Amino acid sequence: MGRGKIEIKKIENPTNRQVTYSKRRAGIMKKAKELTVLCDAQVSIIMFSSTKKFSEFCSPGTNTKQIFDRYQQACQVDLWSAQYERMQNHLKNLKEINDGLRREIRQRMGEDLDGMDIEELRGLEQNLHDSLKTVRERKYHVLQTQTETYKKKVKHSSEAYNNFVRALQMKEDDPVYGYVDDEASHFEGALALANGSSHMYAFRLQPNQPNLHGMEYAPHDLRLA
Amino acid sequence: MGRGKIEIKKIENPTNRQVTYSKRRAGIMKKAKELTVLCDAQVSIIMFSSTKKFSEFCSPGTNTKQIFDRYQQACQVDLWSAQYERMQNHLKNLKEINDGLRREIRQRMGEDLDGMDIEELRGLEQNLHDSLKTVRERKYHVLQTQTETYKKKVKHSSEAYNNFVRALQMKEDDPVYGYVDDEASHFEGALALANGSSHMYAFRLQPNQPNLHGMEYAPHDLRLA
DNA sequence: AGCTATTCATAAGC
DNA sequence: TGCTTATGAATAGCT
Repeated sequence: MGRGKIEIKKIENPTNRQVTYSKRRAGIMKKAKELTVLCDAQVSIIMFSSTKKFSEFCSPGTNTKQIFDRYQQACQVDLWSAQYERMQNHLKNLKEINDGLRREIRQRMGEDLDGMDIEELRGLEQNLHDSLKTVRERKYHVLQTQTETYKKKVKHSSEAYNNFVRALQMKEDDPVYGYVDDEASHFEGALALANGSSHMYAFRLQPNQPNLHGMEYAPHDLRLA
Repeated sequence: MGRGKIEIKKIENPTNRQVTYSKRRAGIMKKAKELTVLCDAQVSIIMFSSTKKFSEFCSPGTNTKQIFDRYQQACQVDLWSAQYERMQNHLKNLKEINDGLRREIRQRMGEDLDGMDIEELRGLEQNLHDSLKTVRERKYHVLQTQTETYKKKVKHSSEAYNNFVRALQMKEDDPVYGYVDDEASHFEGALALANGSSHMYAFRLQPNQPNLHGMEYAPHDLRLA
């Protein structure tokens, strides 16, 4: 149809190609519209030209997404609802694991013990006992290490201070406050740590944890826009 | 085109409609194919007839899903990738929370203590100490309750036994083994529980928890089938 | 974008 | 559904 038959192969001249694209695109869209009306069908057409320009047609009374959903529901092995399903299961699993972990922590904190029988309580008690022992040992170890470190620091500092005082006495000069202050702060820090801060640490260690709540999702319906 | 011009409106005769649908569908598909080749375009067509029969066309070198993805990426407000994004974040959050919870449990078991400073260790120690106390109290409470329950049972049982023996003596009949055996098993059970089983219970309470591992997902790419 | 000469799609009928 | 054919539509090549 046209002033001559053409071979169906890529039109190399970009201008011609673009013109032909526009004309034929219009033709297809018209045909689609007619099919929709004549045959009461539902049609969705999506096109991209070689210049990446996009056009679509969709039968009135529906939308592209709806047709696409019907398409995968009806015809094929689901393209992404399988994936969706998997994600849902994954979420469910993670939530369950989460609940389990929380419950274990609560029990380890002496809460939520009502459902436990004697055997379980006995096990938990033993476990806590052992853990407490380990933590205590670790604490002493850290404490000792730090104490030694600070002892060394104190020793170094006082030596430095003595040297400084000696130098002062030898040179009978102006005092150099900055230097003295620096050393003094060393003493303070060392002392505080060696004695242990009186601040009672409330144990609820949850580093780098995002918000635990407010994560409820609406029913994950992807079927509709 | 045809033996006469037709009006573009729904064909009421279902047979004719179906015939026209088939013919015109073939025409559109052919046109789409030609457009694809001539103009180097990408086309996706999805159709449903009035009888819900489905057909599709898709340019070679791509697939319907890919085109649909490009479609929503290019033209419109994303139809479902927002939802997908949210699920991904939700998953990520849950995973992070789980990791945090697991870490806390490990620390409460005396593992993974390397990163903790003295303050934290002191807090954990205190907390474990308190928890241990609570669990111990609970254990004693449960133990006492059960002991009393079984004491009562034993009492009842021995009374029943005595009654039975008395009855036997009074009637000098055949022994009724079944009944005696029943009572005997009551004694046994009560005794075992009152003394406490020697079985050391390894505490790792994880009731109704699905598999914690092997849940790694491939990069959740929905963009491609 | 408009204009035709042509080719093509297809309505009607079998 | 497939084939045939008369006829109207689509469009290639030009302007």
